[in-house]
Amino acid sequence: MEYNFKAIESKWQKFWSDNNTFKVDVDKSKPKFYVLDMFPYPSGAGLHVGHPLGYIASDIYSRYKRLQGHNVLHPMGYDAFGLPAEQYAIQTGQHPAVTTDKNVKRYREQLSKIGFSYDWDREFRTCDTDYYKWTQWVFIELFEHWYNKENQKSVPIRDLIEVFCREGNGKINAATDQIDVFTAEDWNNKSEKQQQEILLNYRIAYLADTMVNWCPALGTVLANDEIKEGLSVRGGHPVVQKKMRQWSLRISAYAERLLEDLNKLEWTDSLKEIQRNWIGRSEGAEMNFKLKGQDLEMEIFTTRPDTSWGVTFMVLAPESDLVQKVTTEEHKAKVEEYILETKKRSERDRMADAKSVSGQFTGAYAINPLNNQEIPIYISDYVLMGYGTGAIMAVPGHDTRDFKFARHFDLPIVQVVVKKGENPTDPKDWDDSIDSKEGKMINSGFINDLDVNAAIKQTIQYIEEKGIGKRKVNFRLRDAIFSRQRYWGEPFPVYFKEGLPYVLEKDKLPLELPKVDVYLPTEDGEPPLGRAKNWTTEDGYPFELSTMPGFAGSSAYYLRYMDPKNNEALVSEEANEYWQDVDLYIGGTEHATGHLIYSRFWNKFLFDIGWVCKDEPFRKLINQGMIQGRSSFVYRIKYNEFKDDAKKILSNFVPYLNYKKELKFTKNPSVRELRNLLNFRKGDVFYFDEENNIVLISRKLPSRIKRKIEEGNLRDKYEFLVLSEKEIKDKVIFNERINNFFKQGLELSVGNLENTFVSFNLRKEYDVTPIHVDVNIVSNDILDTEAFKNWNPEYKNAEFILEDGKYHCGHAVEKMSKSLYNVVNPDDVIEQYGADTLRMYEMFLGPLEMSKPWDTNGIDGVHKFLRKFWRLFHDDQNNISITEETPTKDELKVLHKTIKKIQEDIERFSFNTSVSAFMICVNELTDLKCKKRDVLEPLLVLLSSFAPHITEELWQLCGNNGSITYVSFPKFEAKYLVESSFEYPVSFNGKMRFKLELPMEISAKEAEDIVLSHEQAIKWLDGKTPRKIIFVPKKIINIVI
RNA sequence: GCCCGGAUGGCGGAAUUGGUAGACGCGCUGGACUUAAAAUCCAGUGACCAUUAGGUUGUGCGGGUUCAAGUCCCGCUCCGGGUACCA
Repeated sequence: MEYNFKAIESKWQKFWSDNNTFKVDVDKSKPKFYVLDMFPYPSGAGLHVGHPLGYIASDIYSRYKRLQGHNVLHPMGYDAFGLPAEQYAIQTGQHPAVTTDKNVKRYREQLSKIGFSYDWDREFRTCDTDYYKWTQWVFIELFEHWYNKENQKSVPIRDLIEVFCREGNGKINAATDQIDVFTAEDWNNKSEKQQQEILLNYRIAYLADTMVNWCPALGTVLANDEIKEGLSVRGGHPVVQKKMRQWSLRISAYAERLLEDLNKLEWTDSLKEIQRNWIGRSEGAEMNFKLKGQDLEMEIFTTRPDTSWGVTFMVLAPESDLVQKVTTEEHKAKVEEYILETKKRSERDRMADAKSVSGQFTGAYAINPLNNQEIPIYISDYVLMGYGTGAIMAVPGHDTRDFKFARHFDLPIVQVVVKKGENPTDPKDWDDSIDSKEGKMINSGFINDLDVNAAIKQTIQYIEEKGIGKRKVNFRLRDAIFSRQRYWGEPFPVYFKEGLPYVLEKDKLPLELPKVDVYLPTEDGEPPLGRAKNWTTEDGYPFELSTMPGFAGSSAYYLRYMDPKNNEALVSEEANEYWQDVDLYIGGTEHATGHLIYSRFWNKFLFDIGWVCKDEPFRKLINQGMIQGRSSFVYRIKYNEFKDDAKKILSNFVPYLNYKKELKFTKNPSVRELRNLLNFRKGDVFYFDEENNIVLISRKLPSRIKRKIEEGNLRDKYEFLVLSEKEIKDKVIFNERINNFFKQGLELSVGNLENTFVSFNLRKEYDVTPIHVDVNIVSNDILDTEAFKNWNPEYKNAEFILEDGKYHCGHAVEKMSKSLYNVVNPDDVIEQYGADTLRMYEMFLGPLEMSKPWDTNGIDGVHKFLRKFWRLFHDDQNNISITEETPTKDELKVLHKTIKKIQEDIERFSFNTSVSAFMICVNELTDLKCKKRDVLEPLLVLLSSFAPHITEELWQLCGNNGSITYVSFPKFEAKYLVESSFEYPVSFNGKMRFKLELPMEISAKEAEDIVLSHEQAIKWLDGKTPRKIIFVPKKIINIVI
C-alpha cells in the first residue's frame, strides 16, 4: 500500500474519538502531568497556520509524557465572551451566542483534523452558564474579602467588621483606600450605608471612581486600542476622559507577592522581565514639603532623595486635590483654564504634541525641608495622578522632563551629581539634563562628596530622623478595572440597594445574561443591559448593568479543566490535590501583562482563601514565537507610464532625412552607414525588419522599450511601421506614415500594457505598483499565471513580462492577515500533505520561541521524509515487510543515537532539531536496508508524538493491537554507542588541517607521537619544532608552532 | 529614552559545557530510470584562487582574552519585541 495519508489520518482520528483514547481521570497510581495551551478566542476567520504552532509543541510533549508513563491532562476549550462577537452582533443583529457557537464548531473541526490528543470530554466555553457560574462565584468571594498586609493574605470581610466593632480601624494594616481613622464607637454609630461605604474601601472587589475613555457619540467606553489619535477607531468620533463609578480589583495588594514569586517560576527571563517592569517596583522615599504661609503639606514620592538639594520647583498633577487648596487668588483663573485645557486635550492632543512643554504657576511656594529654600509650585500634565502621590519634586539638573520644564519657564537649574573623573559644569550651557545614576554629590550639604548610593541611604536616614518623610516602596501596578459597559460578558452577581452594591446569595447563581433587543447602549448612555426587561432581583432591586471583562473568564479556566463537570465547586479538592498546577503552559508573549498577571493574582487569591493548593498556577511556561505571514507581490506596470512612453517615443522621433545622399540599403547595412545616410546623431537608435526595411527610428529610446523591440516582443503587439526606401525619400509620405504610426501606437500601448505585470527582478526597469497576490497561487515564489488570471476578474486579461519563462514574485514578511492575502489555512496544508506533515513541518521551521514567517518552501522535504519513513516498513511492491532478525551493531547504534537525541531534544523543547534527527536516522536505516522489527518498532514509538497518524497505522501493520499512545518510550542504552576509536581533528595554531583516527583510550604522550610522525603533520610543521601540543581526549588535537 | 531578545550560505536553520562552522531540509546544477511526466535514486553546491593536488578566506562591524572564539569580554551598527511624560 502507498502512504495514503488521507485514509490513515481520518481512520485514526475516528479511532481515538471512538475509543476515548485521550480521556483521563484522577489516577493516583500514576504521576500526573498537566499540559495546557493558552485559551483561544474563536474568531470568525478560523485558525490559520500560526495558531497550531504552540498546540503542536504541547501535543508532542503530552504524547511524550504519556509514553513516559505519566497521567497527562491535556484539555482544550474556548475563551468565548468578547468584543468581536458583540460587534458582529451589533452589525447583523444576530445574538453573539449564535456566532460564537458557529466559530467554536469551526475551531473544533480544524483542531480535530490536526490530530491533537486533547481530552475533549473536558471542553468548555467561558460563556456556558455552568462555567460562568463559577466566575461569578469567585467575584462574590473577592467582594467578601480584604487584604491583610500583616500576614500578606486575603481574609474574610466579616473578620474586619468584628475588629471595627471592637476597636475601630486604627490598628488594621490593610491594602485600602481608607484614609480616615475611626474608633469602635465611631463605627458602631455609623449608619449601614456609611459602614458599607467604608467597607468598599477594603474589599478586594470594590466600586470606585475611575477615569475611562468616554465616547459620547457612541455612548460607550472604549479600550485604548479602540482609539487612534483621540478619535474612536469605529466612526472617528471624539473621545474624552470621564470619571465613572466602576468595579476594580485590588490587584495592587498582591504586587509584592506577584513580583517575589516570579523567582519560583520556570518562565523565560524576558517574560519575567516584562512582568517585573509592569509591576514596576521602585524603592525610594516619601517626603513632605511644607507650604509657605499655609498649614499644608505636599507629599511626594521620589526614588532619588539624594537629589533633594537640586530641587528648584514642585509640580502637581492638574487633577490633584491639592491644586485647589494651594492656588493663590491671582493665579486661580489661569490654573482653572489650564486644568480645563488638560481635560479637553486628554488623549488626542497629548498624543499629538507629546514633546511640547506646558504648565501653570499656582502662585504658591513650598519649603525644601533639606535646605529651607522657597520653591515655586506648578501644575503640569506630565505629572500623573495615578502614580505615586500625584506630585513631584523637580530636579531639572538630572531629569529630562524637569529640565525641559525649567528651560521653558526659566527656572533655576542646579547640578548635584558629578560623574567620576568629570568636573561640574555650568547648567546654563546644557542642552539636556545630566545622567545621575552614578557619581559624586556636590552642592548637597552634608552628603557632599558621597557616592550616589551612599547619599541615598544617608538622606533617607536623615529624613526619617527629622520626620520629614520615610522610606517607601512604590509600585506601578494599578488596580484592575473590572467593569465593561458591554453586553457579551459575565453579568455581575450584584444588585444595588440605596445606591450601594450587595452581592447575590450563592445559591442564586448563575445569574444568567438576559436577552436584549439590540446590543447597543441605551439612549441615556447606559450599558446594553439597561435594555433588559426585569433586570432586577425578586425584591425589585436593580442589577448591575456592566459585565465583566475578558480576563474574568480566563483567569481560572485551568482550574476548571481539572474538574469541568463539577456542580458543587469550581474544582473539587480531590481533583485539585491531584492535578495541582499546570506543569507546562505554552502560548504567546502577547499575554505577558494581561492574562498572565491577572490569573496569577486570581490564583493567589483562591490560594489565600483555601480553594486551591498551589499559589502559582503555571510552573513552566514557554512562549511560542509568532508565525508571521509571508506575503507575495506581483508588480503591475503603471498605466500613466505607458502614456508617457508613447509620448516620449513620439517626441524623440526624428522625422528628418538627409536627401542629399543616395539612400542605399545593402543586405546588412552597418550602423555607421545608416547614420551617415540619415544624418542621425549619437544616441539615436533604429531598427530593421528581416527585409532590412527601417521599422522604427528613435532618439534615446527608453531602455525597456528598446529591449522589447530587441526581444521581438513588440512585434506581436504592434503593427510596426515598415518604410520602404521610396517612402523614406519622400518627406510628405514619410511624415504622414510616421504620425499615423504613433497615433496607433499610443492607443495600442495604453490599451495593452495597463494590465501588464513584470517579474520581480525586472521590476526596477519600470515604474510599478506592487500588488498583494494570494500566496496560495504562488509556489516557491513562482506565480501560477493561469490561476492568477482566474483569481480576480480584474486580471482576466493580464499580460506578463517573464524572466526565464517564469513569473517570479516578490515577498515581504508581514502579519498574517486576510487583507494581505497571506493567510495560509491549516486545512489546505492538510488537504495537500496531511496532518502529520503539517505537524512536523511547523516544528521543523525553527526554534519554537522564535518568530518566523510561514513559508512553505521546505514542506516538500518533510513530506518526502514521511514517505521515506513509510517505505522503510515496506518492500518494493509496497507490501508491509518486517523481519524478525537480530539487529546489527550499526543498526542498534543508529537507533540508540536517535533515542538519546530525541529524548534530549523533547526535554529542552528543541523540536526542530528532533525532526532533523529523525531524517538522519531514516536516511541511515534506508542505507543499511534495515527492516528489522527490533529497530523499527522503537523508532515508531519515538516518532509517534510528532506524527501520530502514520505511526499508529504502521504500528498496526506491524501486527500490534490497539493504540501506540500508551506503550513505553524506548530506553536508551549507552552501551550501543560505545566506540573503540575517535577521529581526531588535528589543527595547527587552531586551524583544522587533517583528521586522524586514534584509539579511544590513548595517553596524550602516545597521541602526540603518532600525530607528529604523520606525513601531513610533517608537511605542516615544515621542519619546525612544535612549541606546544594540546590534546583534549575525544575532542581535538592542536599543535602550536 | 529605558528593558529584553536577535544577526551564521541563495533560503529556513544546526553547532547543548570555548574544541572539525554550515548538520538536516529547501532551492539550484548535472546525471540515472521513463516513450513522457510524476515519483524515486546518485553526484555537486559559502566565497575566492587553482587544470588537479590543494590553498586563502569566512558566523553584522571594530577591538580584546585564549593553544583554540559563532560561543567569553569591551565598544558600536542594524533588526525584532516590551514599555513609557512612571518621579
